[in-house]
Amino acid sequence: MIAQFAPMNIPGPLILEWYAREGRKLPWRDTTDPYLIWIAEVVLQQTRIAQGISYYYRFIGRFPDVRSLAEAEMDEVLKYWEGLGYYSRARNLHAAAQSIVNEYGGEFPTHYKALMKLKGIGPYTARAIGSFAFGNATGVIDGNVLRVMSRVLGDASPVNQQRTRERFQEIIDQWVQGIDSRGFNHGIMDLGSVLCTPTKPGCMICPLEGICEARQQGTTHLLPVKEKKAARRIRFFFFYLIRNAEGDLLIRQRPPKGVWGGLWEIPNREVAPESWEKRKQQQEGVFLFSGKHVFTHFDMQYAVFDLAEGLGPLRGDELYVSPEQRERYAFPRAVLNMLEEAQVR
DNA sequence: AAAGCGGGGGA
DNA sequence: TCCCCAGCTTT
Repeated sequence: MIAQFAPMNIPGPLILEWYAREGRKLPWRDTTDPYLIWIAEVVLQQTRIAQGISYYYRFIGRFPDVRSLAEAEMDEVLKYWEGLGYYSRARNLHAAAQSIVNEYGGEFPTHYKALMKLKGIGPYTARAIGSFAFGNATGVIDGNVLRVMSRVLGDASPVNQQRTRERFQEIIDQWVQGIDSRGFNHGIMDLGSVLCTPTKPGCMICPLEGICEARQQGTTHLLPVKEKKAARRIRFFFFYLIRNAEGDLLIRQRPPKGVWGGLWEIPNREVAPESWEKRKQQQEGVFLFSGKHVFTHFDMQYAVFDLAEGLGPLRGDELYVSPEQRERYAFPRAVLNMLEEAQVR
């Protein structure tokens, strides 16, 4: 009862007004085609716009609609994802496209609860498609929105906890009631990306300054609160350049799950940290160079050796490829870097 | 709830 | 170095 009389800090109109004036123009905002919006949202999962935008254009150029994607070969889809990371996104896109064609007759479901049943579409992406393509009255929560909401609400709950996200979802769903959900959701994400940044936020020109709890309490720089994550460890690998008499390169495909799932690589093996230095001396072949590749959850220290001639029969997942044939296969960034540094043509 | 899953840019 | 990015899936 009392709550009805309490002053309500409603950000919706403030964000809509700011977005109309300052919002970014992005290619996937000019359409309500759920396919194009879906591709953009998946490309941008854990990926900055500047990094993903060229991939988006290339991808929809080759796969302009859900049927062309559903009918494509998995290897070609992965090739268009090469270098972008989190390769399960490409595999899930392919599987979901086939579900949409085969189970939904090529038409996207329109509600976020149905969208979330598709592979690779979680709480954020389902609501993003629901809002941007179909106008669902639901708020979307990504990393930007978590930061904005933590600060506007002055809420120090750890944002990596599920309870916090569920509570924020209820609140943002209230904020979006009765207004343009597309503009609101685009706007609050832009606000987080452009103004309400992790460091040095632009509070002086923020449309929410007047209703922001953190601004009022001087706690902006302390929010959002995140629980610490486990420390990364270092893992050690030997990689081998193996070429046959024709100079073709031996490559092999990785299993569909796990790191670099479904991508191609050159033969390699992990070695125990204790024996790294000693065995590097004792390796067969010619030592070429060493390097480091950084993952989210571990650092990979590697050494590359040249084994001029192959070592016996090929395994089932191995083959020799010429430079021209190699164009067809998708390789992880670390392997591309190794091939470049070794000047493999 | 926690861990696995890429790659790049900025402070 | 460390943190973060239009997160999702598996265990």
